[in-house]
Amino acid sequence: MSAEHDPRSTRERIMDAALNVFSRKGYYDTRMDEIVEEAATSKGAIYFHFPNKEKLFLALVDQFADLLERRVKEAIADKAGMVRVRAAVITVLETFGKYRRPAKILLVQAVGLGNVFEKKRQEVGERFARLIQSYLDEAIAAGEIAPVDSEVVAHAWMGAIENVVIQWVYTGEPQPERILGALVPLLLHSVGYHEKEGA
Amino acid sequence: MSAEHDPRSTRERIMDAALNVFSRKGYYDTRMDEIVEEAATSKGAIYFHFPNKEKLFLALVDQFADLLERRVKEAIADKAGMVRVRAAVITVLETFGKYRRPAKILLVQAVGLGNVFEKKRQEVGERFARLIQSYLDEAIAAGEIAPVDSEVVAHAWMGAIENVVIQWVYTGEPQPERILGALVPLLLHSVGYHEKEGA
Amino acid sequence: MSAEHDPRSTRERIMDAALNVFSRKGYYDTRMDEIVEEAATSKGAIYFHFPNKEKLFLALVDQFADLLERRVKEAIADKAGMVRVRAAVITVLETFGKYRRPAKILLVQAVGLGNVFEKKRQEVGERFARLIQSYLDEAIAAGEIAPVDSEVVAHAWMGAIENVVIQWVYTGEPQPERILGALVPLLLHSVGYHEKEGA
Amino acid sequence: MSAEHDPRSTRERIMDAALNVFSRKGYYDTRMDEIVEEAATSKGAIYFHFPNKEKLFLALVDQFADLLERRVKEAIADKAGMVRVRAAVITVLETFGKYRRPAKILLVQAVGLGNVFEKKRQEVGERFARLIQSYLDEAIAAGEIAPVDSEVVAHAWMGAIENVVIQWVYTGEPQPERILGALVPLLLHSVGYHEKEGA
DNA sequence: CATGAATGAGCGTTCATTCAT
DNA sequence: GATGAATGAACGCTCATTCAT
Repeated sequence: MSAEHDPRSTRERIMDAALNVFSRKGYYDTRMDEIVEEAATSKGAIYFHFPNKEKLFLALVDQFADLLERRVKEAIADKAGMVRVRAAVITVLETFGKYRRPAKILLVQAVGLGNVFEKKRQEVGERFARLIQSYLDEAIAAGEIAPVDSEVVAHAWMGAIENVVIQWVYTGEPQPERILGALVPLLLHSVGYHEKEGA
Repeated sequence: MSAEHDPRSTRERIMDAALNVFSRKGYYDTRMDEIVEEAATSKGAIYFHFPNKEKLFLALVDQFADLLERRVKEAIADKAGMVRVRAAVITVLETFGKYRRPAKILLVQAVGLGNVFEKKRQEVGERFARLIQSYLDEAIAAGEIAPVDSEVVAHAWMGAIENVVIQWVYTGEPQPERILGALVPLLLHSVGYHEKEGA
Repeated sequence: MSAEHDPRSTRERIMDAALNVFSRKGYYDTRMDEIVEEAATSKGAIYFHFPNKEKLFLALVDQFADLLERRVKEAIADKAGMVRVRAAVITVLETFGKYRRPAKILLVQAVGLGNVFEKKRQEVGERFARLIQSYLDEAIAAGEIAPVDSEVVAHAWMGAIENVVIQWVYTGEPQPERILGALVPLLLHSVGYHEKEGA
Repeated sequence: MSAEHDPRSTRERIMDAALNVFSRKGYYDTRMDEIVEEAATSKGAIYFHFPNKEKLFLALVDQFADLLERRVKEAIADKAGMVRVRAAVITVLETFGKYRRPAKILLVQAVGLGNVFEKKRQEVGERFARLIQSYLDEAIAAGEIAPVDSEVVAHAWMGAIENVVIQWVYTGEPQPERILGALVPLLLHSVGYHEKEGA
């Protein structure tokens, strides 16, 4: 009746719709029917493209985690040491800032969903924590910063980033630029690294 | 079957049981019947003491948030400046470490439950963030540390603490002492504060 | 805490309270707890005086049916023929008019409650229908009115009376005097009886 | 188990089944599961076609009230004055006589269900009372009968009809022909109208 | 590929009734 | 006689998932 000439494929429409509804209502408060309506499709179409609700949700999580990882890897491609660490942190923050709804899904809606989702959450969290950790370890090895418990630091940084972003996702404050300005130095200082004023 | 002479009141047994089951399975995967069994009581008894599942869950969240706040306030009672900030952080970490199940409920199970729970989560999060923020502001005013965006810092710290604790809650690693040893200096350094080596 | 010196016995307070709540909300929408509160007593007290909810309700029905029958019998004690019929009809109408809440219970709330209550309803209905029918039969035998199917007439009259009273119970209109003025001649005319203008 | 090739639509089967069970057991004593079984369908199918138990019941009430009104209007189409009044009364009686189960639902099961249903009951009752009343008023205006309080008369007639029909619905007595033979003259006489013997 | 009526296991909640004090 | 915390069977309703068309 409408959406007849929507250029997106059915699968894309479903994922977009699911992203919208999940990020707005959370996993459990989202009904498959709502996604059907938002995507202007049918129940059967969703189940043709995704085996079930859970997998549809996880597809969104994975999609965004992949994007995030790709961006980080691009950003640090030609860098090393603490410059690289700094670039990674900034990229994560910028990407969250640019994609508010996926960020909400990854950081909020994917939590507390019961043991089914916990593995995925652990996995995604670890994925980025290990990335950060490995960069930190290299910076330590290079003597740029003093030795620290890089595993704890990586998780702490991820938590710090996530929490500030969550705050922004919900309230719109503090805005991305302010986050970037305050959080990046904070994290770097925490491991004793002081970027040159001129940077 | 047993528990006939359980000295705890029915209400206490229900809250204990709910804490166990909720922290193990999460809010949505917990069935009222499981709590009934764990508490060795009846469905009616639960609904006599709590209006519904949601309020029962929130009662646990509030109970632990209250405990946490009480402990922090006790711990910082006679302190000032960065010593006070440090005491607050340590107390939060120690309390989480001591109460693993309530910590899991507060930090994990209360997240992503849909908009009904978000307000509560925001509220509890803000409660502690503001506490930290006010202590930081005093330390800045006293000249102990350089000016920082204390709001962002407070949320960042809360996130860092939470994420490391969540990691521990799930995997048992890193253990509380290690967390304390690594995280406290990290946070303090992040604002440019360096405790004396002898402390 | 209150009602400490209520002169009515507990049993009376319970029946009054039950009458109020049942007539206001109907049988199924009335909770025992509401009666407890309205009667300022306890759950146990109600179950001490009445075996269960159903019997409490039926006690009210019977109480009012008894009152109605007593009044009718008093009113027709020294009368005969159509004068007696007329007196009976008027008494029923007057009594309904005087006791609005019991009337509502008898005529409305006791209907449609399922088969448990149907027997009672049949019984009460028959009780008065037969009374009217016997008076009518006597009037026929006395030659005051032409022969009619007195059983049908009795039920029709009861229905007519009930429906008009129900209307009044809900809307307050038509008021008792108007009902009396319009309904009594209507019923008497229906069997060909015309009271003298001077009466 | 069977009914696999039942030609009726699911919705029709549900309404038929609901009519059977509701008329047999009453609203509150009817379980949704009983309707499911009687309709040889599933719980979900009922809730796909009707929002809830209440609305399903009211759909039956409305369906029969509509049928009744349609029949009455057909029957009086080409008539006027007391002939029309008589035709309306007869049609109501005949329709009740022909549809025993819907009649029981409308006249008995829809009563005393609490305030949710009262509005509907008032509405349906008024609908027919006003119809009768308007026909009576015309007969009065035409000088066929003497002036009467037509509102009271209409409600009285409806009550008379209903009560006699209820009696029949429950006991099978008096049978429709006897009702028709006794009740129609009774009602007409009540307003002073005497049909010609030859009719 | 898409549709949407149908399925049914499962759950939160209610509330009349009981009984130890 | 009175109390009210406790009981537990029962029920309406939800919603992810399926499948004939």
